[in-house]
Amino acid sequence: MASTRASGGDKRRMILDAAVIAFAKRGFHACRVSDIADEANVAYGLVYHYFRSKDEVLDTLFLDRWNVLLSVISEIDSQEIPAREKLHAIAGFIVDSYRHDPDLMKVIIVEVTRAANSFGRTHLGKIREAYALIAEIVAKAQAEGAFKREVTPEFAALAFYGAIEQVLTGWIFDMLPHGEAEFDQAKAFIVETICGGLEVAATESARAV
Amino acid sequence: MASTRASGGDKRRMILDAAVIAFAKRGFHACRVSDIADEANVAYGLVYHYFRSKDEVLDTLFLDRWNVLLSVISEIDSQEIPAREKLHAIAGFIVDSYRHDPDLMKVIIVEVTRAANSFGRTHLGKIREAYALIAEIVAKAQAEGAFKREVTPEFAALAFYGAIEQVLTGWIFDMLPHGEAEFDQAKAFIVETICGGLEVAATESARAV
DNA sequence: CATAAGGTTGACTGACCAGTCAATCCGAAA
DNA sequence: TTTCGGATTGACTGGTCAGTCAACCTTATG
Repeated sequence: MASTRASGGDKRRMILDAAVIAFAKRGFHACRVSDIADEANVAYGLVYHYFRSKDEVLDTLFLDRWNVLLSVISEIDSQEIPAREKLHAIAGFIVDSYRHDPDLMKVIIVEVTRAANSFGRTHLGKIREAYALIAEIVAKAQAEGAFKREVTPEFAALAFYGAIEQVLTGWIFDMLPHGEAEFDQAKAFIVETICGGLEVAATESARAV
Repeated sequence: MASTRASGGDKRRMILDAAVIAFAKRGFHACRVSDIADEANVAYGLVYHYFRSKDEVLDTLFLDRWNVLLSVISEIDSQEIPAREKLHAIAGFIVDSYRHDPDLMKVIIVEVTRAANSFGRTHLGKIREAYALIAEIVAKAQAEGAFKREVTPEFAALAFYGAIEQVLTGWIFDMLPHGEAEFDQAKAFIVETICGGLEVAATESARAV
């Protein structure tokens, strides 16, 4: 009954899309609700018809996307492939998410994931779930003997995710060159750094048990 | 002439120390200038006697500490030690900074370094300097043959610094256990992950040139 | 002791903006 | 056509806070 009305759910979507642009442009705090409404070509009050508050708009943007990420990671983990390829697939998904919608990823990273103090606090649990899934991949690889045991899985997950986020942040703030070539290169670099390490394979690596 | 007056420059220091506590507790945006004044046991207006604005207080906290970091990195780089030890020393300095004054590091990371959108934008240049110094260490190690050439120095620097910051963030938001043991362990983990990699030293690593 | 200069005080102002709400619009069903 | 209910509008309110400023205090020096 609602979907037949052309403008029904459409406006909600328009507001979300406009919020992505507005938040990306000015940042969540500096962005006024009227900026969102203007960007969506919609009256101020309509934002409050679809969302309880400005916060809820950001909540929605984050949760919709993060839930996709979580299910993608689970799906990747269930495949019968080496751990390195699993990590490559995860890095690939995140990098492609940025390639496909840089503004949305900018908002999620800058305003939620990296803003655990102000806003992301609410979502710490969700964010943790991602770390936990990645840690599990590492733990399994260690059990199979593919990964070393010197670093705990929880820690490895942090380092892996941290490296990805830092690269995206580099793109977001123009500290790193953009471009199709860089995107695929980044996936390979992240995995190579975390899995293979920076050092040349040295013979004295045998000194470790 | 100013330092003989016991309360002269003291108050400025008291305000900065109070700001660290206030910013750490409530976050920069949620923290009112009156919170800083209360925490410092000082009148509201005095904050504006020593600082032009609320922003300048945070600026000062960040720049004072970041400049120390930059000179420490330069100093470490000038030593004649292997790249892995240089990176260990850098990670060690940052971890020890957190151990010594967790609130200050929380403010710097959460409100500046990881808030490149709202506040850190002003300091992007300074932040970049740190990346550049680390990248140089990696580049030298590659030239000497100690590090592989598969990953660019700029990228390696990003991954290294990103891993450190992610670990501190884990501590800041209680996603990771604290404690003296964890601090030293973290230094080793970071360096081991980035330099040595997660994978066991495999024989087929010879397939790379 | 008088005076000047800078340190210190906190009430006040002006701007800003999230969220409310009463009025209006519009499509569908009777 | 009428009526109903959800969609849409945007002026308005209430509260919050950064920053100002005129008055007051403290110390040093002649």
